[in-house]
Amino acid sequence: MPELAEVEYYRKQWNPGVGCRVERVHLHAGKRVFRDTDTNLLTGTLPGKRLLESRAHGKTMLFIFAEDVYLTIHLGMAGRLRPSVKEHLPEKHDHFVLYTEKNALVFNDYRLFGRVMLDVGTEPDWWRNRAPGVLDDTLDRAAVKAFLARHAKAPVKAVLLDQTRFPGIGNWMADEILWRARIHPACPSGAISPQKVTALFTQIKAVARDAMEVIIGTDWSDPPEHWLFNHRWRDHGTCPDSGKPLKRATIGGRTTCWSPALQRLPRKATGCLRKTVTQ
DNA sequence: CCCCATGTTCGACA
DNA sequence: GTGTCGAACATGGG
Repeated sequence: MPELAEVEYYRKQWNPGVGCRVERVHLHAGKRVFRDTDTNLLTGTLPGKRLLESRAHGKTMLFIFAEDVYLTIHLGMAGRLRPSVKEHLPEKHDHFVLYTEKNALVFNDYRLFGRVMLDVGTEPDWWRNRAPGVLDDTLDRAAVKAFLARHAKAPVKAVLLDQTRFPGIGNWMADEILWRARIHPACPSGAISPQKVTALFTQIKAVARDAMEVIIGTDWSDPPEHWLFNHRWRDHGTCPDSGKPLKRATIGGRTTCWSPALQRLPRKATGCLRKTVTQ
């Protein structure tokens, strides 16, 4: 599930542990989520450390502990964080659990595409070198325009998924953005008109902001019915704006949904559509 | 059995 | 260097 706003939601799930000291660590050593990590470092370092705060950047979270201990968690495709009671009994896919003096902080990931990493002494490189977030003012129209120009031949859908420039944007957000901006997902980035670049920029910000409000505003709620989100996986889905049929195809390596009635390919840019999965 | 999945990475290739 | 594509990772649901 996790894209920008969902990651933020999950990050906050561990807030009950902020200020608490870790007493012990439960983990499933050898699981893929630890592929870049020495699990002995986790079990050896974290006990006794107090969780001070957490941050998120794009789809990656940083949990900051006392004495310069930094825990990085990426949720991959199916990862989740949740708080639990101090007596929490780990379930099958609870691959990483921090037991604090007050509660348990659980990382669950049945598909194991997630990642848990630890840095001691210095902040992790990914955090120190992070690009502007999609909601940062420094990611302005000019930055978006320049990035599109640099990837002029690539379909705009693929470019939006580039985490180095648009951290946190995932498959559904990219489709939502392009649908709102009325841009065909297969359109080469360099073939987008200046007006559409402006629309794209505006909708990147708007979708990110709206997602933050809707998804983490209260607890968790799916976006409202007038978003593309709710229609994209329904068979014979209907565009909530035009009432016309939605289309699905693989673009940029991912299943993509769009409204052909509203999102058209510039006539210059034909031949940019590959395999049509569903009408 | 088949296909699919809100992610990332890597190798092969044009 | 740019870009595309398919496969791989591991698991579960339809």
